Amino acid sequence: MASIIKKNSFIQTYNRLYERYGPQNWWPADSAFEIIIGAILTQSTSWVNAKKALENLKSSGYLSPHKIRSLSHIELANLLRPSQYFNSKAKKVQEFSKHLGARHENDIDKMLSQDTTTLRKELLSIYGIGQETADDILLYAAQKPVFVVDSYTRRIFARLRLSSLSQTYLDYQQLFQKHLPNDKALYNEYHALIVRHAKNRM
DNA sequence: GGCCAGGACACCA
DNA sequence: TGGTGTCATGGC
Repeated sequence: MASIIKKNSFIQTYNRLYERYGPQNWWPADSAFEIIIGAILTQSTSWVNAKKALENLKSSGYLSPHKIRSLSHIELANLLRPSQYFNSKAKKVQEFSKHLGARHENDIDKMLSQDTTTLRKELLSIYGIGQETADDILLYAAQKPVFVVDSYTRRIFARLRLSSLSQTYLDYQQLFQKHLPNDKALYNEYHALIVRHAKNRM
């Protein structure tokens, strides 16, 4: 009985957010590679600033794995400067590009077509990709039904008393996936709506 | 002038 | 395993 109530609460919360904000159309990008680089650049950074760094890469013609590998650390860091922590992010973007070349011959589709468990494990082994960024990539670039948990999700659902802030990332993810249909379109919209709602409250 | 954004990692106890 | 420091731009 309690489980049914909880299940309804997760769906009702989604419906309320959707009614208020409408579709969010995530992830804004022209390619899977752009989604992945964007996911790294927006770590702990507003999308507005991450987008500026992404535009620097695009407008200068460097938004591809082999072009990124051709840049020195300083050159890449300068392009990524608006995204905050630009030295760290230059290393992360460089490491992902190297991995894609060494492991998958720059074939992003080949990489993303692996099964969810294998791909998640591989992503987590790359420097700069943690659980949230890995799940962003799984959901938005690889189109896998994986729920993305971020700090907003933890705060909002703890406040609704549907979870506890002390739960781990995977606890949260399992909680959502247990109480929601296994639907990638739903997961896509839900995470985007949570971010939209969090920004609206500030 | 201070705070905080669509986190991850290194280091320590 | 959990807590804390570090990274270091730009808008409000």
